[in-house]
Amino acid sequence: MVEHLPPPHLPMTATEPLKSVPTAAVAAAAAFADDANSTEPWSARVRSLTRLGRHRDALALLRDGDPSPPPHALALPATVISCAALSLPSGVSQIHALGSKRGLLPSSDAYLVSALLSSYSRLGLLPCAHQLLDEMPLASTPPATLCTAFNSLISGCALHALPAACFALFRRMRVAGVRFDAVTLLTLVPAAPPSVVPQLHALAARAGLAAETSVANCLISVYARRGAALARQVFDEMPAASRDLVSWNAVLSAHSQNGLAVDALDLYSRMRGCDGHGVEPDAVTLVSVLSSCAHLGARSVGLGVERYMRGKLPGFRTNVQLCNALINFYARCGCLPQAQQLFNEMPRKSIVSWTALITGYGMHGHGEVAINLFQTMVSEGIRPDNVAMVGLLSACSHAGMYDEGRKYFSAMESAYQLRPTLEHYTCMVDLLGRAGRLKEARELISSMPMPADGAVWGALLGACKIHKNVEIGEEAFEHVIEVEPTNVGYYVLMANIYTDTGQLDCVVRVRAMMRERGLKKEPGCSYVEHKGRVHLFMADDHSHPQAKRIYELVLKLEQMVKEKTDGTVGIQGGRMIEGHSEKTAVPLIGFHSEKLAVAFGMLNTVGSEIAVIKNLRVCGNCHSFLKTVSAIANRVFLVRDASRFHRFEDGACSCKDYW
DNA sequence: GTAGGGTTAG
Repeated sequence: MVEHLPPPHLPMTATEPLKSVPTAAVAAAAAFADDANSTEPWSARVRSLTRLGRHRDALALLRDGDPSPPPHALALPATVISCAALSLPSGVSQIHALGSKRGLLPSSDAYLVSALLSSYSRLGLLPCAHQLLDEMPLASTPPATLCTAFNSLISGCALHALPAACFALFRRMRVAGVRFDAVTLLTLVPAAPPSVVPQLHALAARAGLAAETSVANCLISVYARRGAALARQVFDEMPAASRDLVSWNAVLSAHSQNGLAVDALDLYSRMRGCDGHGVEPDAVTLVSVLSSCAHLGARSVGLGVERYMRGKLPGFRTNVQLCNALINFYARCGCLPQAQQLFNEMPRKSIVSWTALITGYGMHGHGEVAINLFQTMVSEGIRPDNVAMVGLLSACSHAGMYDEGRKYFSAMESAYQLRPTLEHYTCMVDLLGRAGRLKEARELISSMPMPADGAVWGALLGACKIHKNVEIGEEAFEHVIEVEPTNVGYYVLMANIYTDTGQLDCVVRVRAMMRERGLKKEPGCSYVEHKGRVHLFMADDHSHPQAKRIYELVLKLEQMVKEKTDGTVGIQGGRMIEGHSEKTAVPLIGFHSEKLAVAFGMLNTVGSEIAVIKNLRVCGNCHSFLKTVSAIANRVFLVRDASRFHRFEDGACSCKDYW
């Protein structure tokens, strides 16, 4: 009678009983459900147990309790849900039969119909669900019941990733003249192919449903899969007062997920201000915010989030995702000890926790620590995934651990059944290339089962820059500009290779290519946080209020560095801007932004470490400069560039000049 | 009392 589909691997309510139930309500329900002497109807107690995810208790109460017979119809929907949660299809069909016998089906009890439809769907028994829906008399069933029934089944089809079935049901609904509601859209919109979403949006608007908070929230999150613009538009068009916590979380994640970290932090500060209308951030908000802070290196905002967590969310250590986001933030903002401490304090960790920490140590050049962590993780029975392997391989690469990198790369398939992706190949090309094994890196690219992308060729090109290899560099360059013709960084790299090898005619040629293609060098910028404010510096930037003093200090330091290194570290800048006479004030050019940022830090702080975030890679001159200045001035500079952290102290850098 | 909206790691 019952046709079984393979059971779906869905999170049943049994494993996530409290997902959508507010804590206070749970406590009240728990007390109520456990009170055997309660005067409340037993059917209400069944419902409470189901809601709490105590499905066995719910069924036991039904079976062993002393319900004044016959079983009350009010308990049946909850019972069906508990049967489904316990994967008991026979229980579901028994109640189905009971409901039919009592005349509650096919359409008089909307709640039972809905519970049966969704339970059948969850259990993969879609034919049973369809049959029940087909039996409902269109003419004599209340419209609201029909709507709910369709919604239940559409949601079931969505759970099984059957978008065609969802839309077939929706069409049927419309043909039959059954009105749809917000819930219909909430199940349909996430299941829709991207091109259909705007049509559903228009339909929602015509039906007057687009203004509902839940529908708008849903549209925001679905639009967010394809960039932040449309998501932002929906959010902006909502009346400010109807934006709830979910609206803010959805629009925040739309921006943080699409790399618009600055906009995400902007939204967060609006949310905390009057625009928030009293909406308080929750763990979900903070995960997005911390992710954006990590991305930007926005230390003070992130530390503000940390304070908020410690003050208002005392149980945050048991929230694995939130802790992972905080670990990632600490690690990417140069606070490794804090990352390690939080990791130690977490009662339960996920592979993400391990990966965030492994990647963090890798970025700081602590390859050995990263490898030890990885080994501990494996010994604790956690199987590495692709992301963990990227973290490990890049840690090997930053630390120059050639043998280890090779070993783990080959272990991917043999020990962990992971097929290397483009990112793993990029790490390996980087590792081999930096180690000077350019031919081996080139051969690895030839052996790849998929075509190399810009990142892979770019890694080879970057290695050729380090080792001044024109021949392989030119080959990598040809490939890389074929795949990514507008990525300026690669042209700059090639031009720098020619500069380093004295082929100035070729430099001119590459510059001409850039001009013809309308490509401009991405401006380098660095920033330092001081007293809660961000101080941003571009190369040759004179806009900072302290610019005069900053430039004077840089120039003085350049002289000192030149003397201390016997002229091996030359002065980078110090030329006058053309057209300026000596008499006008300090319009010096030729200084990279990190020098300005560090000088600002030295002028405004005493003794403490100066943390600088930079968008591009640190150049060789600045690297030597910062090493020497750290010794001269007895200060520590922590610089995060596009690929890793450099910690300059006592005249040396943590990257051991390997970057 | 039924169907349903937001989250992390390279």
